[in-house]
Amino acid sequence: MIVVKLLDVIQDCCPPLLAAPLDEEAAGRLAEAFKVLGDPARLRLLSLIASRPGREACVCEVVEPLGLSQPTVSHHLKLLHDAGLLDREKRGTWVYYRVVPGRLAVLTELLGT
Amino acid sequence: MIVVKLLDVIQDCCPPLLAAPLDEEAAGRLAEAFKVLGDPARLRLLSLIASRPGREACVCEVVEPLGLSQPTVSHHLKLLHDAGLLDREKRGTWVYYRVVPGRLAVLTELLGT
DNA sequence: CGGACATATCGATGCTCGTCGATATTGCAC
DNA sequence: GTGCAATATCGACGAGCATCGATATGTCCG
Repeated sequence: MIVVKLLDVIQDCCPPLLAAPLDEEAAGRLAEAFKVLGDPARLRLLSLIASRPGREACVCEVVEPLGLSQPTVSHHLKLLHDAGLLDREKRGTWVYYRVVPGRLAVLTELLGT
Repeated sequence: MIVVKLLDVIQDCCPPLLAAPLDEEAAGRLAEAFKVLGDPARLRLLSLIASRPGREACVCEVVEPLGLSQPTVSHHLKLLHDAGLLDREKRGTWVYYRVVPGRLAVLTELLGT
């Protein structure tokens, strides 16, 4: 099953924000992406995982530092994964999430220099 | 009265997202900024204004293209202005909003390359 | 002054979403 | 198989917010 991530769609469909008026569809997709970043818990998750060896961490390693319940952390990780910002790999009982290199650059380019 | 804009604070306080774990305060501020961008109407406002001569527009020029009520548009413009993304200048009865150059770059740099 | 117009503010409403506890699911170890 | 540990899903609750109509504020013009 191939799942197209939000950031992949954005990469192919959206012009630079300040270059031309966005149509409703492009604006909606872009807004979705920024909404993913618009939560403190998710930003901390990203930066927390990025600072680990291999830019990866299993769920149990980030629950306590975040100070949120395990279901809530799992929820945020899912959103980050669905957006295409985190890779997900199962290793036995553990699930490791890894920062996908260069995915944030998709947004960077749309924001301009 | 000097008002410090959200993006100015972020510029001075926040490390690159993927460089080190964000503390709660920095994460909160950054999330606030992305929340401003996390709405289709505000993204369309930004791109709409940016594509006008002088990168500016008065409120009455953007209400109709957006398809939202005047109070709602005014509300979104206020949020963009409070964040530091739009300048506000009153000319008689009209109020012109202008894209502040380089403000989006504050976020760009925090997202990394 | 008084009316017309542009914009902002207010109050209300409905929806989205972050959060949690409870529970289901999966995989390992004994 | 049975029990335990890690993770995901579910249902519910509450806060936040986008939106609107009504109204206030401010400005120009005659």
